[in-house]
Amino acid sequence: MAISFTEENYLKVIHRLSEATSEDISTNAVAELMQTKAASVTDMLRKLADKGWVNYQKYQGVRLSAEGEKIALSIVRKHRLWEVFLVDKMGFNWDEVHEIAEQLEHIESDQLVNKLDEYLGFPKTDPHGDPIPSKDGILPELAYSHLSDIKATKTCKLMGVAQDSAVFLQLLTKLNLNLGAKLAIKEINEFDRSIFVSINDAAPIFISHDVAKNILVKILA
Amino acid sequence: MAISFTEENYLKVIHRLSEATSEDISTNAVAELMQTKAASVTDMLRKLADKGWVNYQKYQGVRLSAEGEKIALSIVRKHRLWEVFLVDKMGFNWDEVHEIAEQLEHIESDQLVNKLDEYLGFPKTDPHGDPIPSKDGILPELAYSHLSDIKATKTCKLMGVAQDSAVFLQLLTKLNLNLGAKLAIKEINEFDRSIFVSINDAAPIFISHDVAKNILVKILA
DNA sequence: AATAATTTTTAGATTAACCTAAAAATTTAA
DNA sequence: TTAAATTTTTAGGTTAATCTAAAAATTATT
Repeated sequence: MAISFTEENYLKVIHRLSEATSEDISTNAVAELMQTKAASVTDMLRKLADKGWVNYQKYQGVRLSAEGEKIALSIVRKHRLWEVFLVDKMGFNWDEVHEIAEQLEHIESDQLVNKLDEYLGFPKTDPHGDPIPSKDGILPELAYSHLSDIKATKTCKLMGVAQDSAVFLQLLTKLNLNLGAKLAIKEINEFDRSIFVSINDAAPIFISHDVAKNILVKILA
Repeated sequence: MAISFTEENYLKVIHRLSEATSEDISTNAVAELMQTKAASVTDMLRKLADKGWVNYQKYQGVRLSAEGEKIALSIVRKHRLWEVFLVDKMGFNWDEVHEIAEQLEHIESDQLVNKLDEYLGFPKTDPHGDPIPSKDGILPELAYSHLSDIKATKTCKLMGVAQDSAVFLQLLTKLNLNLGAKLAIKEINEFDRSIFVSINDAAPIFISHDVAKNILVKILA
């Protein structure tokens, strides 16, 4: 069945919200991410339900159907593969690719996506450490921890970020916090939950709790 | 000023029609290429004129303004660069890329286009032999001849095609008529204007006038 | 449990891009 | 040069996606 860019974006947003919870997704939550009004969302949810892509009962929230999930994953796959292309082949920085990938994710051609995947060497993750769904719609669970949840004196490795905004990524770059960076937590301040941390064995610096919340790590020791 | 995909497609179509003539372009001609009705075209032409991208007087036809020309050329540039990408990097055949490039040409990012250009080695033409407009909107005139206009016993080289349809390009491929192929015209039949021609020194075969009309060649001898 | 606050939906409009049918202008041809 | 044919425009509607304002349902609070 034909699908519009807008419908694709709604499915993508519902998918993203569903990753964080097992509850049904509220109209308002969708409205916020779609940068639109709740009334518009209600209209669209009824339409998506008619098409069989979501399960929706009014006032009860929404969740993706199996088919909706499949569509959402194919968009995520395209988005992340294009991000790899933009960074690895076009030479963009990781903070520059999100907006462009938002456009490229709507290009319709299974053949192209799979050739691109091959051309890029079947990458497992995008430039922000997010896993790339496979051709048949399987998205590997990564299960990394948020830096803000790690106890003091632990050492860990930066595996991904929980936010793609340019300002956030630029800050990380400035702090030398790239994918793969080694983080040795020296101390956590009770007052503001800021973290005193050594990056790649350099002299320790302070990182705010807000930043730490959005950094995903694997614990090394 | 913001521009929609539809508006971009109208400008592209008007540009294409303008290449073939110095006259103003008729509403019907635009309607045919846009696969829509004349009434819809009238609406859109008024809108494009309001935005300053075309000069349009009702009943007098339309032509691109300087600014409209600039936009159209940037779309053509993107379309052709993406076609090169699809053939050279993704391994598509020349008859498979038009539809995908129709989508990719609307991706908005000057930075991406210029990086892509560089990545592809600043190609001069697309996989069909069409010239690629430069960053500053200069489209080199190629001035090749139509095979149908060449006299018998001349030899020439296939430099491009005047049509991108998959069926046409697949036929050429089947006949071994690729970019750069050598064509030795043995005879032209008065009856149906079909051409008896040797391709790359192989045994001569017949080519219909309809096919010959859409083949662009450079005369060698 | 009743009321207040919040969330969600409905009702009624708006805009972009399209449509059909009819009217008006232009072009062609007798 | 007038009538016929064609082209183009206007008038009035449709659909997708949005909006605001008001009504209805749900959730939270006393």
